[in-house]
Amino acid sequence: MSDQFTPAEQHADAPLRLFNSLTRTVEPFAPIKAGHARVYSCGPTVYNYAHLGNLRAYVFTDTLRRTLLWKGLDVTHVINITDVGHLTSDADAGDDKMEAAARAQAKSIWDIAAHYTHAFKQNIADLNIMAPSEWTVATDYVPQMIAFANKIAPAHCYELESGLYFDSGTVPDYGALAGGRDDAAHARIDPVAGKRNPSDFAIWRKSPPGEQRQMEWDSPWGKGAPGWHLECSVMSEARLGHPFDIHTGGIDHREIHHPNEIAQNQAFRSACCGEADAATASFTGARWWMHNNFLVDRQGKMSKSKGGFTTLFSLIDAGVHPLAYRLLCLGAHYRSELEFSAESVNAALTRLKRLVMGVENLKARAEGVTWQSPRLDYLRANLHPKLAPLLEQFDAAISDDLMTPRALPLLEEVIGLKKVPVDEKLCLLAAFDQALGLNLLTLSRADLRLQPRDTLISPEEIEAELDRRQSARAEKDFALSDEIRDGLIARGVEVMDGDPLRWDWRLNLD
RNA sequence: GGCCCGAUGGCGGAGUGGUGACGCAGCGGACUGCAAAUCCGUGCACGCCGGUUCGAUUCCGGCUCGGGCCUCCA
Repeated sequence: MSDQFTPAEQHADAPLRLFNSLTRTVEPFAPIKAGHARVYSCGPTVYNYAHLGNLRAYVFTDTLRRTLLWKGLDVTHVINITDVGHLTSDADAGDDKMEAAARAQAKSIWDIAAHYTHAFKQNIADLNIMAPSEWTVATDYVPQMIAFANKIAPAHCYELESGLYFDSGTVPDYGALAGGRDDAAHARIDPVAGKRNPSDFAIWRKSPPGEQRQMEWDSPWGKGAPGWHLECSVMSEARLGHPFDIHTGGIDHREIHHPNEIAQNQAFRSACCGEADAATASFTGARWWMHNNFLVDRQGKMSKSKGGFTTLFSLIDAGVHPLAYRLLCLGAHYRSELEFSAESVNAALTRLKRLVMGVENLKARAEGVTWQSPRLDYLRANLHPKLAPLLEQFDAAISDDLMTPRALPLLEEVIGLKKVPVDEKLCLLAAFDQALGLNLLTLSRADLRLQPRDTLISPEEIEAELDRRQSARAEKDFALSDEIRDGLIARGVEVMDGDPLRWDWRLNLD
């Protein structure tokens, strides 16, 4: 569906407004290059599977991308894969997460990276998240990282035994994105000895003496690996150029990772252009910094390092279609925390089933009328008077800092409207779905009937049992027909006589 | 300990200085042999204490509770 998107040449009525973490306000959005938005999203560290909370970030990013497209902009979108440089603990001297995972699973670090990268891309595809214009992989950019570090080192870095460190005092307004630096705060961990400021961070981490790492490179500061923050500065600069339009990430990055990235970007800018510090103060590398809030449960936020998290794979194994999770995400604003529970995801699945059913009924009545690839400008000019206001409301909602929870009810409203041409409804729904990415026009209810992994009966057996039941009912042998139904229920199957689908899996979440 | 955020019906979740979206669940009806599915209809809420105001869920202060960050994290 995504490639069918036909941006309107004539822009939507509502101006696009987006929340900028730099100013902590919602601001009107205008791309630096007219008609073209450049977006960089911090991607996952591939030492483990992504959990549902991680994936919320990419549903958000995808909503942003689809909204930019809706507004008629071309979008270049880069997501990075971090396959080196993350530490397990301790400010700058701990183990690398990738190395640790490789050891734990007795595999090469490159195998670990490939395995979890593949799994992540599968999640992205399952959630109907548009593939980025480009995936950048951190280990492909090590020479560029070294060059970048070389450039900023003379004026901004100092060397310790454990590596090359960035002096956060050398850039103006360090930590402004986070709401100001906080040197008074006492760290809960022992800081690396010799750091000039508590907030200084590693640009290059030297391999410990006498230790051979699976991933290490030669550098002017010895064998080692790049610091995590360096990767994003280098890859965003390399692929999008500084400044680009929007940098996204989880809200946790607002406090450490992104301020450090900004500091590096300022240092690089200063080193390359010879600009005075004053001139770089307002330079951050990106115009907009946007952050999604967490997915939480009763225990608090989901976290890879805490373990025991829920993956999209396990949700699918339980019989929940992945797009139900997408719908769950869209039901809350991206800057609000979202509660995940069996009940909330089940509610989303039921809602999705009813939406798909509603669209299927419309399609059955449309009888081949063209409803694909609507152009917004055409729609605006030709829509039925009852539908036109709904298009405006939808546009206003997503233009208001991606307010998807206010956009969703319009789907049900369009489906339920009386005395409106069916083909026009479908055109409008197709247009809405370009922004929402729920695949409403292509999914069928049967597609949503995912077989839970632990079921002991096959669809063929179920159909056979239902045929037996139908015969019994025809002969008014209700004792037998009820017995058959009870047997199916016991094996996790819901019987639905009055429904063309005939049966569905009973979910047993939790 | 420091910094920050939140508290809306049974659950999730929008929004507003003066009739409190929407979804799920519930309830009633239609349909069904009975159910289920579906359709139609429908009840239910703004943490506590003060203040400002003609009027506060919405603004201000305090309190309580919950959460996040300060270490890796979306």
